[in-house]
Amino acid sequence: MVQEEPLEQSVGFLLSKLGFQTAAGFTAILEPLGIVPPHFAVLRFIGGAEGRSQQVLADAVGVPPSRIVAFVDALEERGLVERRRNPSDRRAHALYLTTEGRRILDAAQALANQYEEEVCAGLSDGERAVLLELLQRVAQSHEIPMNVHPGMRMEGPPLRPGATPPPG
Amino acid sequence: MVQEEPLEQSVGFLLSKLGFQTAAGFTAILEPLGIVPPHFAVLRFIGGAEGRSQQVLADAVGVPPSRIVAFVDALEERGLVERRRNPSDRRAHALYLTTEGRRILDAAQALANQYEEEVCAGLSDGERAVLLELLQRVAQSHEIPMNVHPGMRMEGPPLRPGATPPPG
DNA sequence: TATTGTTATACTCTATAACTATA
DNA sequence: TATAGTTATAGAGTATAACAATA
Repeated sequence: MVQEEPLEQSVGFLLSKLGFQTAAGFTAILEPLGIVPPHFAVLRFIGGAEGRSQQVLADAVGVPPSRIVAFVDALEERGLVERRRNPSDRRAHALYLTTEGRRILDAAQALANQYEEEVCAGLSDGERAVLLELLQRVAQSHEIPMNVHPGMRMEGPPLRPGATPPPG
Repeated sequence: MVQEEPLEQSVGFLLSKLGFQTAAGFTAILEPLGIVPPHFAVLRFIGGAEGRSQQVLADAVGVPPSRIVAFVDALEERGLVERRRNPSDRRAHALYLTTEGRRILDAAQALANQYEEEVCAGLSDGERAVLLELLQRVAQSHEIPMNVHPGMRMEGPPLRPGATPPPG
């Protein structure tokens, strides 16, 4: 007879459930800015170093180039991002933020910081630090690429058996 | 100037990311049984108390009745679940597990327990208990219905401002 | 008239692969 | 011949609402 724990006693279930809710909440909090989380990821990428190509962006966030097109299209139509021709390789588009794009990126980052406080509202500062460290440990123990959200790369490695912890 | 933390320093980002990966990993681990997580939820519900209707199931897991039909169809075709007519209300279907359905439910529960170990493999027993408690606290601080996964009820309350903690 | 279950429909999201223009 | 970007297409998953049988 297999033991049936209540679901709320399971780290895996809680991670999955809270992950969905956190993602949904973050989507909601960004809504007044007229962007969704993948747009935020794209803005962050461009803001981190302007002039890079869509290919590099696609590799960085782990989505197919065909999806990048739609994201950049939307941001360009809203005047947040510019595609400029790269003189040394005219196949590639160099990506830049507009002034408005920088403003929206900053606003989105402020909302993200605010949302982080809301998510952690039930915890003391010490508990919050402990939770952060434990979550980092869980992530690290499964050799997951940093700074990439699997919602942007569903083909990525799931949290699965066979994920050998990095040596050392 | 808004401060830009690395994403891995954010509880919200880590919850969202680990939640996606955990859900994907659990889907993968169930695959040999030929079921997906919502099927597991349905089997658990029926196994918990047989004879209840699809309506009650729909309310319990928080999905529209039209989706329940497809889930129960699939499980019935595989011979894991039976629909029986309820003599006292012939509109309703009373749901039962077959012997094979019970067997698959037990096997799935065993895999779920095993997966829980894998997710927590990088933690000591003490750390694991602390993580569980902190995740429960985060969930509780946002008055989230227990035992329901938002992946089954996307219309449900996201982790958002306005989610007043329960009084007391 | 209301409710259980079912079906039909329409919408969103996505990956794949074909295509173009440059290299 | 290969690569950056784009477009076309087809598939999966979903909610909504119309529907049939029963109450």
